[in-house]
Amino acid sequence: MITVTLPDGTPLQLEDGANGHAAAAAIGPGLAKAALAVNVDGEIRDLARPLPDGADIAIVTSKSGGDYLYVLRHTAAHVLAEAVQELFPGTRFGFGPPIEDGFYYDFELPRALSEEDFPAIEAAMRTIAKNRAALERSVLDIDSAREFFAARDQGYKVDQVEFLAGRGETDVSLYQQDGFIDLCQGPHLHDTGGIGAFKLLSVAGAYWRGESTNPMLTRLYATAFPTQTELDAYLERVELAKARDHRRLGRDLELFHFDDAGPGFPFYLPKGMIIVNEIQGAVRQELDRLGYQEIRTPMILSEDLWKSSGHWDHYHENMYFTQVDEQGFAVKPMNCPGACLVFRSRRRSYRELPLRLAEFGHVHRHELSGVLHGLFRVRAFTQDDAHIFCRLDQVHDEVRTVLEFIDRFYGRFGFNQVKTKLSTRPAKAAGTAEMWDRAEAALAQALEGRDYELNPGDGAFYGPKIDFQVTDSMGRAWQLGTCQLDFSMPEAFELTYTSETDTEERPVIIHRAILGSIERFLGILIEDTGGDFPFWLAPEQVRVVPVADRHREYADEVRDLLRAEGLRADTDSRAESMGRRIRDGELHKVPYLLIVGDREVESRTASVRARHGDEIGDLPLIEIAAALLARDIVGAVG
RNA sequence: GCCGAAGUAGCUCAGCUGGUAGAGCAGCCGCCUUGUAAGCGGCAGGUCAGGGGUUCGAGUCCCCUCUUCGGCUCCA
Repeated sequence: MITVTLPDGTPLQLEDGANGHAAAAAIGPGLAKAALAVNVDGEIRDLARPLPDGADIAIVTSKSGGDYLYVLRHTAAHVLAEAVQELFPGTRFGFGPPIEDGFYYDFELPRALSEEDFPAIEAAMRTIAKNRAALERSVLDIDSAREFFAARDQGYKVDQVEFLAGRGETDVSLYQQDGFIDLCQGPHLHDTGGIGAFKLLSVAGAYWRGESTNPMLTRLYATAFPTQTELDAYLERVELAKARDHRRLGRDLELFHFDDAGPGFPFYLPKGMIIVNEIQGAVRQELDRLGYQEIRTPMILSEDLWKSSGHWDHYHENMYFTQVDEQGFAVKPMNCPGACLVFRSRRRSYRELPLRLAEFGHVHRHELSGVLHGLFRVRAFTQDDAHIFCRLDQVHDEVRTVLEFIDRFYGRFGFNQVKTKLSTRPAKAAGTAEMWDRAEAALAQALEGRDYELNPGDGAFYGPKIDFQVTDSMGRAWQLGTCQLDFSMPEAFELTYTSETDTEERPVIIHRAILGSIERFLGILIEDTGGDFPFWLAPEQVRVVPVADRHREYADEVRDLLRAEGLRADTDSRAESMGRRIRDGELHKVPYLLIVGDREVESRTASVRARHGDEIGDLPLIEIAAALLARDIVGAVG
């Protein structure tokens, strides 16, 4: 007998080898009929698969929300594949899984597809759905499956059968509807009629198994929902997200610029620079509090340096090179070697440790042209970097302090959900196994008492790392900070300090960044806020709008008063209607507009309007600056 | 880098099967003097991404390059 646990916590006893069908039947005949799949410890499986002893299970039906969507989209992917098979005979099939917001299917097609082909494919899918073809599951042993797909010239399926065989599978399942039969684990709907409302979204290239050495397949992205209403709501959400696209807002709000003269190299415009300076100012405040010292190291350094640091071997394809006086130089892709040279610039005593050297380091990395993406993926960016030189026994406290830094700092930008990941030794690693063991153990120890995920093999080439992720207002996760331990570079640069007993000892380095890249952080911030920056970051915090020309002088006086209080204020005295100037203020997302006319001049006040038309009312001039700052502190600024 | 798509005024986009570019917004100049999201009129603005080709003639067709967009891969 095996025991599984149902969602309400009740245990269910079943025969050994019992599957989802049996579990559903044991609960009730109604459920047995409605059952589509079973969620086993978070994984959605076919009902025909035996359940493992001790699992948490939930029977998936059309009422199961996300799990149901998964099954529906998986089936929709098969319908898409069938449609493509009909329209393009000779197509070879890759993978076609459900994903976050929909599903895709990879094909090797006789000709290139474009969006112009979508209507025909969608029409074919609709016909298939209307026919309500049943999806029938069958099982083949590995050898028969290999033969089966080889006979149909489905090389990618053969490849996958081989892969499964290599994993020790003896049988594989297939699903068939109409004339389309696919190697597939399932689960699926009963028939193609249930796939609801669907839409093809885009066509893209994708390497087979994601390996750039493999052939490039054509990937069709699509989505499906039970009803048209839900599909429409999704499409609307996508449109809304587009309006928040930082590339668009960056241009509209005049924050930054990209030019053909420098692909991937951002230009900061005056308003963007204000935000960057505010962000860096906030970081500097914390640096001071935590005993960091700020440095700046050169942009271009000798090739020899990069050879000894290991970057030449491990990072070459991402670096830029140049000649100076017939000597080879490289543009820095990281700041660590520079920081090491600062450490080495004179003898160091144990009394100086931990030596915390911070740098807003502007680094250049040669990224593949196809990956550039606004501020999210650029070829030059500024890291809020720091290198902490310390003794091994100081690592624990230093890492704890970094954790604390991160916890308090992200909140200032409204990111309150922080996920932590520990990444260990990658395949391509510098240094000895013993170094790695010690480094990994030290980080794991510092993380004690904190929730974190393990990310094996994802460390930097010089050491393991802790990464920090936040979730934005649209539910998207972003990697920001990182904290990496390095025994390798101190060795490479032969860094030493003089100990209490007058011996020369080797320090370890903690590399850490809180925001990661200022560029990318700004991009995230733009999309998170939709351009409605918190008051302290807004490039223009207050705009004074005089009702008529005769109020201009007073408006200037109000502006000057606010500036004297340290606020970024302007007046808009253009010969435009007031409605127009208020609208412009809104479009530029100025947090506060102060309207001043006869009444305000008379009473020495201003009528305060917050973004999005929120009326605050009349405030006396002398109170405005304090009032606005106070609102910001309680987070009232939308 | 690879696959696919696109590139027309600062922005958003028209420009049919080749016959020498057009709108709205923004900008500039006037008028209006205004009470919480677009007042009115005028003017100016493009080597149609760049280069080559086909043609009597190319924004439109072909080739190459660049850039951008959507992905793959990679990462801050």
